[in-house]
Order: sequence, then structure tokens, then C-alpha cells
Amino acid sequence: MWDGLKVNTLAWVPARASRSTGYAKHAKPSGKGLKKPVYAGDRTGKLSTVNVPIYPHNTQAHSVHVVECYMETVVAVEEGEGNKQVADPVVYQLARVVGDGIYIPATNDEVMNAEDLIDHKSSLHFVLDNSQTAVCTSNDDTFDQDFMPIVCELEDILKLEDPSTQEEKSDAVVDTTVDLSKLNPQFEEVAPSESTPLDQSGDKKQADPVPESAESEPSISTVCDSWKPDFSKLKGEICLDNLSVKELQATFKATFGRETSVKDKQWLKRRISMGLSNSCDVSITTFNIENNEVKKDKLEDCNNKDENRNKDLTRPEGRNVGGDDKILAGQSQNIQMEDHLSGSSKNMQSDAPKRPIAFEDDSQGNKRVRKPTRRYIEEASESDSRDYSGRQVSSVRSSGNGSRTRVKPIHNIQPVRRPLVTRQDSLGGSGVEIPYVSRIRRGRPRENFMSLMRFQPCGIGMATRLVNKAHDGHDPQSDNDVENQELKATPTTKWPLQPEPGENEQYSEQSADINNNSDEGHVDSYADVDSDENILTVPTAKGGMRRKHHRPWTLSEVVKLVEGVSRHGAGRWSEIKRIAFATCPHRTSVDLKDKWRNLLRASFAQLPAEKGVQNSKKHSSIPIPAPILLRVRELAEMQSQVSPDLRAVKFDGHSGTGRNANDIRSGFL
DNA sequence: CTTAGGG
DNA sequence: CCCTAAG
Repeated sequence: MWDGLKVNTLAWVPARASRSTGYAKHAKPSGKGLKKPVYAGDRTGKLSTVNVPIYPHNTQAHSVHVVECYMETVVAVEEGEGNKQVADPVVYQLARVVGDGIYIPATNDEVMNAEDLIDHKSSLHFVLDNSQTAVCTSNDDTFDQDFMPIVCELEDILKLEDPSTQEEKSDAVVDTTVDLSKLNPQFEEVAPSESTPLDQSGDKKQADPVPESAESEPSISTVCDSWKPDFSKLKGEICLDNLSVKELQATFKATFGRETSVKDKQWLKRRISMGLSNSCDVSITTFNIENNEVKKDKLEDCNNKDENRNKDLTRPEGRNVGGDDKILAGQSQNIQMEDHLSGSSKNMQSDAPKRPIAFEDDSQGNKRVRKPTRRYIEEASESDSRDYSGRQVSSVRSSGNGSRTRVKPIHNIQPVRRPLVTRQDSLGGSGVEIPYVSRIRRGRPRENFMSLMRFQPCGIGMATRLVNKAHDGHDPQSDNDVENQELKATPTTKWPLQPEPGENEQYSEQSADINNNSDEGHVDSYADVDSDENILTVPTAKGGMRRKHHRPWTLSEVVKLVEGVSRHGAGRWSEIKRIAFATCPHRTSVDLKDKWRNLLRASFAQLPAEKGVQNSKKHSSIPIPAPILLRVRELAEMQSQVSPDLRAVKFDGHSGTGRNANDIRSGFL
């Protein structure tokens, strides 16, 4: 058990949290140096804790609370430490041991099946790995130290890679993949055994809050069967069943952002539904708490499972078990509720005075006021005093020192090589050229980029390519010798066998391509895009130009985002980033915010039409399925972040009033 | 460092 | 996406 990891086993391994927030901070509890392994949940429902030993200091059991569970990641906090640990969840990812301490990110199938098999806890147990040293040859000390996988010994998982054989597997194995509920503790109580969600909305409320492990278990495939049509019933009308292989492939692409050559309908459907189920199987807290009673919001979740959430509040164990908000919000939620219940609306009152007086009367649109940005001032001023341009800018830059750490050193290093790079000032068409100083490095700072990606399925591909790229033509802005060296120096061999780079998303064509010997070789049309350094633009197929490191959002990313917002509330971007996007080193919290903003627009823009599964725009970006947009809209309304005019279109009375329980940061928007 | 907004 | 201001 302590002899390290068996080859071909799956393990939950700590993942780096994010590049923006940093691993050490969140995943490495100070002082302890080691993170606790975690187990994701079991079928009996309530389980959100598990006892695991902690290596190497002792083998004493430790409890961990699973607070979040996404497809490939599990987030947990140490149990019983309440307050301080809530802020420090640890993210674990499923990985496979391929030998000699080499890990590769779990494939999609593995993830799915692990989720599935995890339910049958009899069939798995966890062991701690003491073979860190073998595993971690990295230079990243935190990595070495922190590596502590838990293993699910599930050999059979390995056999599930072949889509063609999957079809022959028992339904129990194959079809449950959609039912994330089993993996995520918070879902345990909400999985309806049958009946379509749309129908449930009424009864579910009064439904007996008995754990349905007993009922739902035998009907796994029922759930699934009913789920698919259900999904098609959603206003979005995605009906995977009716789609041809071609269409399924298209949907797959839309969902995961890449093509697939798999022709297996079942396989495609599974994958797509899984990509989407993240959003639609998820229960959302859409209720308001008023006067000590839970009032369901008018808004309905995709599957209307939220009703079940109400039960959580009345159920005794609910508080202890609740998967998401309840734990994450944790203690503060109690406070929140106090506020709500006491009717003192402390939030509002205490917040209001703090607000600048100028905002007082701006009941709705109290957006932050911004004075003109420095850039704007600069550019504006430069447009009429061109001879200053050089010095002015640079002086301003240097005055803003500290915050621009990524610019300054570069200047110091290579001041001469870029004597005068200029860009066209777009301001007012004046055509003034101004120094390009501020654009030297567009990418975000790459703090330990490589080590960061080591555990990121989504990063591997990029990493590999980065290394390759390090040799080819330096772009004009190759002021990054340091980085390049770093890249070359760092052996990208941590997950060497991962032929499936991509974006960590819920796909893995690995199996497919291997088995089909597929014609379509290039699976990864997007991953290249983000090879960083290439700052400029690349020609796209349509002749347009696209920014080089623009990485289109995949549907599943969108789904994750939406889900994240639903859990943590819009605005908690770093939180969402850390938890839901732990496996996506790109996508900073800012990105999330931006994307959400776009989704918001999209969701309301689409309102009038209210038709069309996938807006048949010729947008090169992926179309957002209507159900998702719908949910975005719901969340937006829920969190009263709909702009007034848009809101007018939708609801009438319910606009700015009710702050729901989900809106933890009520009083400020 | 994080969030909000403008570009 | 990028950038910056404001906390």
C-alpha cells in the first residue's frame, strides 16, 4: 500500500491551482507543506469527507471535505477547520500512473469511469504514494513536496478507452457518465430517478427528501435515458439523439473546441452530454431566503433540480453535507442568513454609507466610476504634442513602477535592440506613432509556467509546443530569452506520454484516434494558438486576422464558467478561477470576467429571437447553446446584474429587489 | 493582488 | 483579449 503507485492506476493528485493565484498559496497549507488527499464522494449520499492518512509525517487519518467536484478535478478542504480552510481548498486531478512515477492526466474516459466507479466504493481504495521522488523530477520544489497522490486501483478503467468497446459495456458503466451527481456530493440528493425535469418542478418540492441512493441506483440508465431527451426539451433543444454522426461531430467540436473523427454515435453523445451536463446536471441555488422560509425563485434551472436544494436547508445534515455554497460560503453563510433573517439587511445598511456620496442615488447603475485612464490621457495628449511622445510615455511608465514589473526588466536587458518600435496610434486617426513600450509582452506573466502546467492536462500540449517553438523563429519581440531557456531547460517529460494535449476538457481522442487510425490527424487546432510569445496575429482560414494567443472558449469552459458563477456568484472570479478552472492555466480570472460579460450580452441579445439552438451566426466563435445562455440569463437576473434596460425586457417587478441566498455579496454590485 | 470597466 | 483604475 505504501509502495508507491501501481502502474495503470488512477490517482487523484494535487493540481496546481492556477497561474494567477499560484499554487503554493492555495494548495499548500502553510506550515504543513503537504496537502491532504481526498476522496470524492460516495453513493450513500452524504459523504463529503473521507479519512486518509497523511504522508509522510504520520498515517493518522485525516478528514477532508470535498467542496467542489468537477469532471476532472476535486476540490477539498480539510475538515473541521472551518474558517481558515475554506479559503484554501486543494484541487486534485485525476491522473493515471503509467509507470516509473510518470503520470499522465486521466483521459476523459478515465475520468468518467472513475467517477462512475467511485460510486462503488467497494471496488476502490486509496493509497498514499510515497514515491514522490520518483514522480517528481521537477525543479519545482513545491511540486515535489506536495505531491501526494491517492490511488484508486481500478484497473478496469483502463479498458474503457476504446469507444468501440465501450458500446458493449454494460449500461451501468457506460451510460452513467452523464450523471455527475454521483461524483459530486452536492448532487447526491438531487438526482431524480426519473420523470422529466420539466415535469418535476412542481412535485419535486414536496418530494420526500429521502436519499435516493436506493432508488436511483438501479435506474442509472433510466436517469440517463430520460436525461437525454430532457436535454432536448430544454429550451435550447439540443437533441443528441436525433443528430447524425456528422452533426454529432459538429456538436462535439462546438462543445470541446476541436474536431473529432470518432464516428461512434454513442461515444459522441456521451462525450457531448458530459461536456454539457456539467451545466445542466448541476443544481443551482436559486432560492431566496425570506422570513425564515425558503422561497423558490421563479427561475428554473435546466433540470429544475434546484428545487431539491430547498430541502437542504431544512434537512439537518444539509449544512454539513451540502456540497457547494454551503461549505464554501461556510460560516459566512450563516452570517449571511442571519442578516437576511433578521431582516436587518445589514449588508445594505452597512454598505451604503461606505459608498461615495455621489453614488447614493444611483440605485441601480452604481457602477464604478472611472476617471479617464492614463492611457487615454496619454494618447489624447500625444495626439497634439507629438514631439513628446517618446519621453512622455516612458516617463509615465517608469513613474508607474512596481506594478509594471514585467515591462521594466525587459527594458533593462535589451534597451538597444528595440530602438524604436512604434505602433500606429489609433486615436482619432491622427496616425501618430507612439512607442511600443507598453506592448512588449502582451501575455500575462508566466510565473513558473512550466511547472504550472505539469499537472495540467490542458497545459501539456501547450508546453510541448512551447518547447518546440522555442527554436523556431523568434518573433520580433523575442525579448524572452530567459523564458525560452527556461522552456528548454525544463524537461517536459512530466506527462510525456500524453498524446492528448488539448485543454483538459472532457474529451480524449487518444483512444479514438488510436483505434480508428483516424484520418484526421490534427486534433488540436486551437492549442497552438496560445503558444504565448506569438503576440501578433495569425491568419485565419477565413482570411481574417486573429490574435495569436486568442484561445477560443470551448463550450465546456463556458459551462464551467456558468457553473462557477452559479456557485460562487458573479464577481468572485478568482474564486471561480481557482476552483473550476484549476485545470486551465490560461483563463485568468479576468478572462472569466470578460467571458461572463460576453455571455451576459449574448444571453440577452438572444432573447428576442428565443429560437435557434445554436445561433447560426457565422461567428467564428463557437455558438453558445441556448440552454446555457438561458442559464446565464437566469443567473444574471438572480444576481441582479442585469442592466436596467435589458431587465425591462424580461421581468418587470422582480428586478432589483430580492437578493437571493446565492448572492453572497449582496449589497454591493 | 483582485475586481470592474473601457477599449 | 488587453489595459488600467480602484480597492
